[in-house]
Amino acid sequence: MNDEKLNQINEKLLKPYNPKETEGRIYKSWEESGYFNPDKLPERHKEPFTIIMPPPNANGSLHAGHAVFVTIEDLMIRYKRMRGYKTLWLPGADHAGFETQVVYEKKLEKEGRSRFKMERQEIYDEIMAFTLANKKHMENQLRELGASCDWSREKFTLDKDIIETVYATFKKLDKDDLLYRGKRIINWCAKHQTSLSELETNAKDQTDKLYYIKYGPITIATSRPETIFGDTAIAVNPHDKRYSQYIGEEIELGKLSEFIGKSKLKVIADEYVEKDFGTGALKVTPAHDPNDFELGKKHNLETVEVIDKYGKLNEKTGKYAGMKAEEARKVVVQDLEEASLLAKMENFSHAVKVCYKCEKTIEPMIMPQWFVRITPLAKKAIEAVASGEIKFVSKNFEKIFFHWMKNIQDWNISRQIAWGIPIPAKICDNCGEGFVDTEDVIKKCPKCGGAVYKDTDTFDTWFSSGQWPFATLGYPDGKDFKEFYPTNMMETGSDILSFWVARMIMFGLYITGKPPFKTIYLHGLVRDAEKKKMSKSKGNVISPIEMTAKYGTDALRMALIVGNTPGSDMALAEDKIKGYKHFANKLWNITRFTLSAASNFDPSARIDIAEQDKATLLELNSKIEYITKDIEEYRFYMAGEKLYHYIWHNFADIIIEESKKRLAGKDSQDKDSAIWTLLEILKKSVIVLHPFMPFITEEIWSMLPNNNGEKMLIIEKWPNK
RNA sequence: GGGCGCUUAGCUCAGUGGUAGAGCGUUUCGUUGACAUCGAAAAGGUCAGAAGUUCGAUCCUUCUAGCGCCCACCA
Repeated sequence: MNDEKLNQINEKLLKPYNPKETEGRIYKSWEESGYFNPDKLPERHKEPFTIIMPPPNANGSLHAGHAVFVTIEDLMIRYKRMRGYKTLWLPGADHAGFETQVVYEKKLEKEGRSRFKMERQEIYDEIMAFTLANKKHMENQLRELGASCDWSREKFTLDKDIIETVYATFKKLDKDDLLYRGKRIINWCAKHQTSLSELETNAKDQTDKLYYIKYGPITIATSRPETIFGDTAIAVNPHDKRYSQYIGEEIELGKLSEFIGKSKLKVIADEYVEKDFGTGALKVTPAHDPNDFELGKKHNLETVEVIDKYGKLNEKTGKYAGMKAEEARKVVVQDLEEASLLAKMENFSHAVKVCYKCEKTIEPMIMPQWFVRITPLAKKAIEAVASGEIKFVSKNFEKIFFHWMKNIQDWNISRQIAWGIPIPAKICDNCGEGFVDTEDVIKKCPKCGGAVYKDTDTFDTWFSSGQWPFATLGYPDGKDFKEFYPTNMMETGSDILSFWVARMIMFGLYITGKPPFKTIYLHGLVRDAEKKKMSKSKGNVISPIEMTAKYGTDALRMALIVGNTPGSDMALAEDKIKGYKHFANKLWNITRFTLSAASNFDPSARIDIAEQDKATLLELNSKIEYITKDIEEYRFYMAGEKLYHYIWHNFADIIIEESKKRLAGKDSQDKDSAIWTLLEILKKSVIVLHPFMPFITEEIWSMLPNNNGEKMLIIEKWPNK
């Protein structure tokens, strides 16, 4: 090392560790080295190790959850890279269909605009510009967090080749009879004007009124009197003696006829009806209730739609037409009461489906939509997990996964929003049939010859992101697909197990015949110090980018690793991050001490190692062995804590303290041995700590006299022991 | 309603069939040379409750209580 460089190092070490000055420079040097790209790694890196990054939504800043996945995945990638694997961490960005559209609609609202007054293309273009700007922003934030991913392979969910893959899958599903366009009852959000999958609705407990209404001789109980105009039957339990005389008959409705617009209703019997609830009799409104819809199908009932897509009563309801459902309910009840048709009213609590975004009540509606028959795909996914082909790091997620997969229902994949991948299909104007048309060749309805128009719906975002692992790698012919698929690890939040992970498994197996990944690591939610959910409205959000600026990325990363066990939620307090900033500084001072002790020391000289030092190194090696085992077995929280403890309380508190006497002593052989040992421990500590705290370790590495010819730490070999 | 978990030091959490661990916090002491973003020391737990298996249970089994999450079509 020349004098100039030594002087630089000394000057740098005299000040406390400065992450701000260091991190950008180090990240740039990594990018320039090319080592993020598996193809540019040195010769020894042969066996692939692949993680496909869960693409963050390109609609805002990164939050603490993103920081967790970056930290854990980067840790695994850096560890495997040092172990000599040909590591690929493929980054991406998600257009996030409905999610982004909702974010953008809020922005429009603030500006006093509305998407319903805009042309389709206009809103699409605006959201595209918004998303691309955010995407760039998001990529820079990933860099700030130290993500050692291969930017040259980055993918966006709206890239042309991704869309082609998605279309090919759509076509294959159609060909295999796993796709249908069905007029089924779907979850409709009147605010967002789109249908939603089962997963995109939440159940909300609430107390409502249960109304008892006289349908001629039978009194029924209902929570939705405003839909009586759509009633096409009354249902009772077949074993209910109270009503057995009416089963199969049409009963006279008396005064109620004026409301319903018909004088009689058929009474059907079905086991679904609970004898003990309400009066044991219910009105059947197949067009506006999922259960009634099923009953209607089973008993061949007519469906009468009385609520439109804005949630208002339609022309079939006479004087109530144009009223919102909730408003109409009050008026109808009042009118029923005046007509002495309301037997009684009582409170009852039940679960209501609401939109997971706006929490408005879901309006069940009958609409033609594209559905995937998912059960056959689910079956294969269950087998892959049951056989151990795909493993969960936390076994309990396996149980949750099975439970969900065994109860899975057909999947509505069409959304009535502009932002997303357009569904490549034609719809007949005349008969309403839909036809998959990825090549855009259908000009007339193949069924009735009627005119067709292009489907205006877009795909559920999870339909496309469910194909992410093989789509990003260039299925079916891409070089990367052949080399890196199946990938090794899927690491993501446990909250999207069913949204995303399950779908990737199903599609991966269906399209490629192989599971998309071998191991699944799910992390929990990051909560605040009181274990409360972070939310902007509560003001308890910890922004990773702010933390990085304040305490350094390495400190943030350590705080996110230690105490974070796979699958359970973690608490994150700012003080914890601060604590690891202190740790970074401690390591910095250890370096200062060691290097100043070694300033006139030639590490390549032959040295007789003292027995005491041999024992110390043996202990270090054994520690590293345990830490390596922890990492291999995904106990990162444990490995991080052990490293912290070793470096601070063994290396600094004991080894360095005890070395002081020897360094001041006159036995030069013993002194050399002590210095050599300090350097050796520092070197190994920095290597093993690198996946956790990449920036400071790379920086220290560059200053070590024993750094193996100044190669970068990022590709340094992991110690064997 | 069904499923999956959790309950260990003030807080956040590890952990093991053989008389309990970490980090943070608290208290006391310590500052002339790596570091006050520091060092030394200390206090603090009948491991939710009950029963069972065992020579022995915080750990295995059952029950009870509280909490959390996921799923779900009693209107």
